[in-house]
Amino acid sequence: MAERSEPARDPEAVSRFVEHFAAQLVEAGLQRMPARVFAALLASDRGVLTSAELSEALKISPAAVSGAVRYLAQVHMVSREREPGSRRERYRVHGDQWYEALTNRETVIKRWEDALREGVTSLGPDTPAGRRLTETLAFFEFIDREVVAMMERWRAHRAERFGRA
Amino acid sequence: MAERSEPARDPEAVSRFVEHFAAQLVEAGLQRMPARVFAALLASDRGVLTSAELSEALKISPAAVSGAVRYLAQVHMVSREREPGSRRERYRVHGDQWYEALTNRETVIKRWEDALREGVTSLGPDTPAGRRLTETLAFFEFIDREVVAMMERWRAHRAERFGRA
DNA sequence: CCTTAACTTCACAAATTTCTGAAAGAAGCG
DNA sequence: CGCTTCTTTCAGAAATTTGTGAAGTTAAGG
Repeated sequence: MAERSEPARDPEAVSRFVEHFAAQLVEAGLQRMPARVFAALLASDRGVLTSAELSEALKISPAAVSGAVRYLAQVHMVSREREPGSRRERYRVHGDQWYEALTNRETVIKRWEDALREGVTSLGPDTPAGRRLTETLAFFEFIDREVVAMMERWRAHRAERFGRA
Repeated sequence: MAERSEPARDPEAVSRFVEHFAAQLVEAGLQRMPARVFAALLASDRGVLTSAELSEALKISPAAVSGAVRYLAQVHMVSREREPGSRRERYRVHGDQWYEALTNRETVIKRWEDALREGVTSLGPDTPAGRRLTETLAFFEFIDREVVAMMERWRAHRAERFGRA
């Protein structure tokens, strides 16, 4: 038998990590299945798993995998790719996963900003409440700008430490 | 009748804003009642409302107010104060609300980091999965540091624009 | 084209969450 | 101290969410 270059994986240790990390994500507001699927991908060797592998590893139905993956793709936390010459779909976490996720969170903040602007207008900019909303809006606008710069710094930091673009 | 210095509030406009903004917060993962209570406080003149006022404005039972406020206080999005010489409790959003909320989110990230460190150890730092987890961990550690600096910049920015410490 | 493997959609059963009314618990005020 | 007012806790009804099996859809491979 050919020698494997990487240590063997302990499925139980993997599962323990997956469930533990997923639980933290759930606590932060992510739904259960998306959280588990995402954690499983994160803990996989290549960062890629097929639907069948996820179904097997997490003991959930293909339908559940489908739903979880649809959600994760929508918020750009995984990408889906078709294995060439096969009906198998593969789901991948990429290196930019968190960048993407944060960028997506930004669009959430945009909607908050819209709601706040509407509030300022309808309550009146010169009312006490209007002023509070204005300040809140200013905070989010500030964050928007800062996060862009921050992510650029992260890319530089990562390139230096992990040596890729 | 003495003249009021502030424009009168249109309860319907307030309610529209409250429900709309709360809906955005819910979509971002907050529970419904905490979201509505928070939005109501944000849209109030003084940033302070009593339990009874919240109950009345949102058409929910005192029990629901109690539960929502307990949660919001726990994550530092409102503070509770006792009106001196009364059994009435007052709930307040302060200017530091978002700072506090973000700081709190940081403690969530700390738990993610713990889970990741555990994963790196149990999967092995030299496995492909271990390396991916290590990079993810590095990202969060980076964010931790950056957010602290960012919030300092916000305080300066706010002081300049809104003129308070 | 037809077959078949793989994913998705849909309706529903189960589990969970949410909110309420009622009872219990604090705390001011007489 | 006990009365009264407000808040919290608790058990349960109602609504929502979640995950499944089964049928439906898509596309590869003969």
